[in-house]
Amino acid sequence: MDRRQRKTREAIFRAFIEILSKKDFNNITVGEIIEKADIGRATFYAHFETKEFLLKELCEELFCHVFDSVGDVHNDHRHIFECEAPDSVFLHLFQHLKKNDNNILDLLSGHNNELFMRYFKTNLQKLVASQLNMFDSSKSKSLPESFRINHISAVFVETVCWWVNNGMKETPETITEYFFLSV
Amino acid sequence: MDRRQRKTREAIFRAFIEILSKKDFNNITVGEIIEKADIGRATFYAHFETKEFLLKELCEELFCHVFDSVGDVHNDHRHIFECEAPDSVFLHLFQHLKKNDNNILDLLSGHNNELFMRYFKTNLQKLVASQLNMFDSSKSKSLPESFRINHISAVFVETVCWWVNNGMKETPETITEYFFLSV
DNA sequence: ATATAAACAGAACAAGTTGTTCACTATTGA
DNA sequence: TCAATAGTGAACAACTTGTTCTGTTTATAT
Repeated sequence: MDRRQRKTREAIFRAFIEILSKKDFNNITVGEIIEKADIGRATFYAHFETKEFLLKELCEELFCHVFDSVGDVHNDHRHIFECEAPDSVFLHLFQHLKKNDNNILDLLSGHNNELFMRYFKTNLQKLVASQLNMFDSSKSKSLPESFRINHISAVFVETVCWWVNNGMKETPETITEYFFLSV
Repeated sequence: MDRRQRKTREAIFRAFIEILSKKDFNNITVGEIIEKADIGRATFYAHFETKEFLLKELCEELFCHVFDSVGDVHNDHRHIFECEAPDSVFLHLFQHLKKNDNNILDLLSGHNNELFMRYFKTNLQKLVASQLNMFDSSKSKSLPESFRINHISAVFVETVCWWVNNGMKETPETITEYFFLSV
């Protein structure tokens, strides 16, 4: 990719993230973004069709990153995915979040957390579906599969929400324990 | 309240609900609402400061109604609130939803369900806090109280979501069972 | 029944936003 | 070096918002 394109794209993302951490998505204008990114109006629209597409691409960059890192683990040691395995996929996700690459935490807390958590949950469903056996219990046997997949994904996202909004005081290991106790 | 005011207010709500069931909230314009409600522009703004306030008042009407009905039960037979009690507050809520007063189901499914579910969850937290003893178990003892309140509220809302989005085939009793098995 | 106050109609308005276009300039990379 | 590509900045039409105005209709208290 052309260096100019890359720089412009990054400037837009940087500006967008900064504004998102302070302001509701729906009240953000393209004017604000291009001013903070210091680019021309036409340039913005050459990169992104609308504000909404910008958000979508941001989400994809963020969560592809998170889920790709899970993919690696998945391929490396497939055999350790058993219930309560200390280095489970889910612990891995919590650890990854704590590292706060891409300032993802600024986005997961603050005004727009629901926006990102919804996106997060959608991506999570596939992962949970593939790991469903991890959560088998006598209780869960009588519940429909689609119910359980939705339930587990939702509880994970809510656990992340609670963790982030309470200052992330707990270790990833403790939060993983909370998650498995809840699910 | 003046009959004219009441009729106008109802016309606005009716139009708003109808549009909400077909379209994302953020893409709805005041112009559409007043056209469908068949009222003047100035009249709309005499009733509601903005579109967002209209949404807020709609939510309040809907959920006050739901939670008030719980309040009645709460006052009538406070003693039956024990785990798995067949006529628990939560069964009551599921039953109330199934009745579909105010066409609440049109809103809880469709494009804008997250909007309403979020509002629902917020209102639910107080109720859950007061009913927390219902959910005590050996597992839950080690979890922080604020975590548990958030968790239980979230699971309830997600259960409603799943139920509504899957055509509400299950009886309120079955869904209550799902809920208590999950939480 | 009628006077008075309140609500509504509807048009016009300024201010702000969106997404596009165009002529021009700057940068890239072969 | 030079052609291709990317960015600039201003101007634009179309739309949306929230306000203000004048004139009309409706409710209600006496």
